[in-house]
Parts: sequence; C-alpha cells; structure tokens
Amino acid sequence: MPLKTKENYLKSMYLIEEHVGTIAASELGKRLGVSVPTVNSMVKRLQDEGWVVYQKYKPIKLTNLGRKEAALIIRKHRIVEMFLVEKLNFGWEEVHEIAEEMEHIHSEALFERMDEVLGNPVFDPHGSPIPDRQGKIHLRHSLKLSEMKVGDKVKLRALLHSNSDFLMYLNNKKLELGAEITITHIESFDGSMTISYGEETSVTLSREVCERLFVEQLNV
Amino acid sequence: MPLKTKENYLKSMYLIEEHVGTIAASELGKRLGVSVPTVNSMVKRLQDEGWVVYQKYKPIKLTNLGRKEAALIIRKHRIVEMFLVEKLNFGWEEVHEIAEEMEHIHSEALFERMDEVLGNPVFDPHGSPIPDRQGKIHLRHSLKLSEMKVGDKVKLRALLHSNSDFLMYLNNKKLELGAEITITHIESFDGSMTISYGEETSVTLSREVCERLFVEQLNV
DNA sequence: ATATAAATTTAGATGATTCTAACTTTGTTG
DNA sequence: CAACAAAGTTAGAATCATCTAAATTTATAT
Ligand SMILES: [Mn+2]
Ligand SMILES: [Mn+2]
Ligand SMILES: [Mn+2]
Ligand SMILES: [Mn+2]
Repeated sequence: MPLKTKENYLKSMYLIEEHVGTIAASELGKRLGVSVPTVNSMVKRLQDEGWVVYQKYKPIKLTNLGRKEAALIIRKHRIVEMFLVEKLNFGWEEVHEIAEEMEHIHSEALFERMDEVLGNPVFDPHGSPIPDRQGKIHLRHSLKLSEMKVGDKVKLRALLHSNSDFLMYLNNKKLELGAEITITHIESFDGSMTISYGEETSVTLSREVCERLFVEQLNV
Repeated sequence: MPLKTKENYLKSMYLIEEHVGTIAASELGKRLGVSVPTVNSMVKRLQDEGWVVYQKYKPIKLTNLGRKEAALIIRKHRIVEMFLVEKLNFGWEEVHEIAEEMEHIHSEALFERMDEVLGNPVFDPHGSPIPDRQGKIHLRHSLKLSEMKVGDKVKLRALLHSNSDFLMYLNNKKLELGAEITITHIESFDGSMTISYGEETSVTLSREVCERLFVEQLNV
C-alpha cells in the first residue's frame, strides 16, 4: 500500500480525534476527499496492519501505534511549514499545500536537519504545536480571545483552523502571531470585540473570528 | 495519470538520450525498475499525451515538449541537491535519493525560492548542469581527466554517473570538485594515472575512474 | 414506539500500473 | 542466407485506490 495514502489517512484521523473526539467514516471521507465506501475499505486494511481498530458501525479508533505514527507525520508537516516561512520567505498562508506533499518524503534526516537549522521550534507558523521525535506534544495554546474581558491585555499565540482565507483576512488586518492586543469593547449583542494592537487602534472582530484566535494573558 | 510516474519516465528518457543517444525500452525498464512490457504500455500512453513518439520496434523518441518537461524536472532535482548540500549540510553522496522524491513536489515557487537563496547556481553538487527555467542547458563540462597528458594541471569540475559508491570512493581519497590536480604519471599498460592535489602528493586512479572525472584545463 | 433520516456496509465495477508467459520482429553470425 | 539470440510486442491477469448503487444498521423525532 502506498505509504502516502496510509499517512494521509492516519494524519486526518489524528486531527479529527483531536478536534471532534470521535472518528466517523463520513468525516474522514470529507477531509480526504474520498467516498465513504472508500474509507470503509481502507480502514479495514489499516486494521490489518495494526494502525486502527475497526468494528462495524462503531467510530474508528486509532491504536497507540497509529496515533504515534500520525503525530510523526504532523511533526514533519509543521517543521516544513516553519522552514518555508523562516528560511524561504513564504507567507504563512502559502505553506500548507507544500507541506502536505513534503510530509511524505522518506527521509528522517531531511526533517531533522530542517529542525536543527530552525533551532528545534516548538510551534509552527500558525502557532500549532510541533510533536517531538516520540510523537509527544509538550505545549499548546488553548485560551481563546473570545473568552477574555474588556481591559484584558493578551498576546496572539495560535490559530484554530489555519485555512488560507482566514490567514489572508488576518494579513489584511495586519494581525500577526505575537501581537499584543488590548480589548477595548465587547458588543454584548453579538459578541464581537473591538481591540487595539500595534499601529491599529480600533479593529472590530466578529465572535466567529475571536473563537479562532488563541491568546496568552499578559500580566495584569 | 499520476504525474510522478510520467515525470520519472520522461526524466529517465532524457538522461538515456543524453548518455546513450537512443532510447531503448529495455534500458528504460532497467533504469525505472519495471519490466519491458510495462514500459511498452506506458510509452503508448505517453504518446497519446504528446510527450513521445512511438513506432513499433523503433527506439522511443521524446518530442520537444517531452524533452522540455524532462529538463524542468531535472532542474528541480539538481536545485534540490544543491540546496541540501549548501543549506542543510548534507554530503554530496546523500542527496540523490531525497531529490528523487522532492523533484515531484507540485510547487514552482518552492524550487524558484531555493534557486534564489542559492544565488541561481549553474551546476549541482556533482558538477552536472542545472537547466534554466526554459529547460535549456548553458554550460557543461565534457573534458575527461583520462584525455589529459603527464604534466597537465587541471581543476576537477564534474562527475559522470554520481552513484554513492563512487562518491564515497572520492570522499576517501579527499578528492572534491574544485581540486587542482597535477598529473605526475600515466601507466601506459592500463591507463591508470598518478596525480597530486591538495595535501595528497601521490594518488593513483584507474582508467575507469579517470573516465568519470570531468576537468577544466588550467592555463599552462 | 414507529416512521423517517442519517450513517455505515456490502456488492460490483473501473482505471492505473504492474507482472509473467507466449509470440513476433529484428539483428548477428557462421 | 539460415539459424539463433536479442529486443520488442501482445495477451491475460493481479493489485490498489477509488467509485456508484443498493442494502443494512443506528439515531432522531414525532
Ligand atoms: Mn498545515
Ligand atoms: Mn499529505
Ligand atoms: Mn541526482
Ligand atoms: Mn523521481
């Protein structure tokens, strides 16, 4: 079985598990762009090789082996994204598609060498954590801007769902990771927030956007 | 039609045409690690898409389109090899296998960015020429050490067939591209040469090796 | 709790790349 | 130039990832 296919299935399962909790065949099919019967037959084969546990009509479960393998692919993906942004001057909205292909290159040395010249970063350009060589994640940002109060000062640390539409929206607003944000107003009607940061003195973000911005609270 | 399959066929055909002159199905099969009937059926399909001309029992011919496409894949391969050696500290014997995979990444920008940070090199780490964006090769080294005379001084510029066995043999002899070589003796019996360069004062190379070293003659 | 909707599974098929075995054509050599 | 060797072609089949259509199971809503 082509390693690439296996790797893409495992990675998607890992991300679904992380973010939805349980892995449905329909969700996997949607993310991988294949039909549900295709998922079904692939999952059976992945079970034969010990990556997942499959039981009829039950959610798919990753084995520990499968989860570790998936984390290592995500490690490669995120190291590549960081390398492209830091060393090859790509924008954070340009790197995902390239990383999607490069994560399948069969060379441990390549990724370890990139990791090394980057200085072993712990987060990728979108603030997502980079798993270590054992597939473990040490740090992650989980406090959302939408949970903060008027007057709070926070630093933008990570994004939820870094699709390029969202990244280009943030580019337009000149809002980058590391920005120091002050919350000046919260509209109780719809939860939209008015904030200031850098040169921008009054920018209003919808609740939808605020829920996708992970922040770190600065000492008050 | 998986792009990767097509690209590997075209690249192999280009290299065979360059080294042998005419493209035999058996040679293609040997290089790609597939059977001759497999080559036969693939070549027919490549013809349908305009990359080659196929006639029963005749050597395979690349079209101009196919030749250009092949050159562009070789361009990517050689840029990657140069990048790995120059920017990620790989040895020249370690980079071919990685480049073999990376050349198939679907991003013009990635390769152009690597080319840019390298300063648009004209040769790869083995001295092979890097085709330009139009698939044209401007410079190439073709004078062999085996053609030189006793007393000649030359600079090592490129290798013929850079397989890793050969590269590691050269590593052991501390013989690198750019080395300034003086020919001190030629054994007429078998054509082996005794040369000096760098710290090495008397190294003997077989005729077989000398035929694989491209040099540039230094002003006499 | 029954009807309806949603999700999953099975069955059967397709296109891509590959193989081996058998056959045909071309090249070489005495 | 006839015989044999080498190279190339055809036939037929396997595997893999994928699909659609139909059947089955589980979940939801009156
Ligand atoms: Mn990504
Ligand atoms: Mn991928
Ligand atoms: Mn190479
Ligand atoms: Mn290749």
